[in-house]
Amino acid sequence: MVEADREERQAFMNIQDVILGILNEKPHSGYEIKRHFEEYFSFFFDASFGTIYPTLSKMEGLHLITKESVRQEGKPDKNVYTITPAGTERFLNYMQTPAEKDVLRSDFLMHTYFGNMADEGTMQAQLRKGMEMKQQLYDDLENKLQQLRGEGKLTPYQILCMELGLVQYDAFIRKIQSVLDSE
Amino acid sequence: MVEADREERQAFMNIQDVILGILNEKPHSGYEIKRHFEEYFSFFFDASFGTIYPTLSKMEGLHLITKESVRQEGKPDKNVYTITPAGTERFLNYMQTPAEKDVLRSDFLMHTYFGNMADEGTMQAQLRKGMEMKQQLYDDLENKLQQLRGEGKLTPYQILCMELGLVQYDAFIRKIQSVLDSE
DNA sequence: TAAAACATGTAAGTAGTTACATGATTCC
DNA sequence: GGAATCATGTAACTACTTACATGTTTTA
Repeated sequence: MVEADREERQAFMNIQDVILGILNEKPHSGYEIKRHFEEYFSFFFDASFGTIYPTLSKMEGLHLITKESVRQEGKPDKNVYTITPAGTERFLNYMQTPAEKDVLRSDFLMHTYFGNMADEGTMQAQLRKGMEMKQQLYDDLENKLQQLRGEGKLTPYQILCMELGLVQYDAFIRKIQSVLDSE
Repeated sequence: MVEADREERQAFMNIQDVILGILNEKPHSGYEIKRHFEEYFSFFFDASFGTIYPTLSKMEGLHLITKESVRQEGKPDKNVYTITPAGTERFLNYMQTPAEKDVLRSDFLMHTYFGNMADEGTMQAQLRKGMEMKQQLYDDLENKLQQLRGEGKLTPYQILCMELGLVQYDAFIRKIQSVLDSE
């Protein structure tokens, strides 16, 4: 066990472990990490620059990653971070830990739950809107999956991840649709 | 528009609106509100006593609810809160607002996403564990639905809410099962 | 007599966002 | 010239949890 592990308490699905996973594939800048979040797993994780940049500084101090300034043509300089052996060790340890319980916060389900206290027209509109939003998420995720898969950029595990998102969206949409149809 | 509305900025799925929804049905104490959270919508919302009690004090100050101390036999006194007309007005306004985007945080999907960086045995175990956990959630939610439905305690909207949870769990479980079977 | 359930509340700390601040370069 | 993209970072704030503090009553 290396030094870094003793200096840190573990929190729920620490953003540090997520960053280590991305850097374990190849070096990235903070900006690129944010784009990776948006591109690949916005449907089950996200973080802002206000979290990412301070976290990267902290992780450098813990010797989990190293920073290198890279000059670019036609773009500002960027700080590219590379994972250290201690970082890889911690990441592989994370992969062995049991996954924490998923956390869902749904304003749509909250509105639905109290549906009997609103008028029927309002609730019909809410249900239709909720379904359309999920349909949009489904379409976006499916397009992304097709595109990235075509480019050979995805591992079987990444494909499974996206497909799990798709089947859940699909089940949700069908259920709402069946309720709307029966009225 | 009443005074209270101007004193407060709206945040994502404010716990205040959730409490107003519960109190709009009938008066509750803070302790009972927490139990309601656990009993009826733990799968898409939760809050601790450390959030509930200060929020109730704040809402009393905003005249959205009123407090009454109630003596009980064989139990400590409790503070029972009742919604005011201003509170009902705000709640009905909430019901009309468009639902915010759902937020999911999944440590299971994060582990899965990086699956190619761990060994196959670890990942098999992670997938099996994730499926079992979802199966447990499915069973618990189904039992709760059957029980409460039998007691005639649920509105059609509350039933829909729980069924939406069930169909999503089911889709997830089937997908993982199909992957585990094909190996 | 100890644990569990009932009941309320506060203090300290964690995790995270939004807004601000700065600045280069490209595209329209 | 203004918006969009690239790029980094900080400060103020919000929301929330955990742990602590206190106490009663019931059940095993």
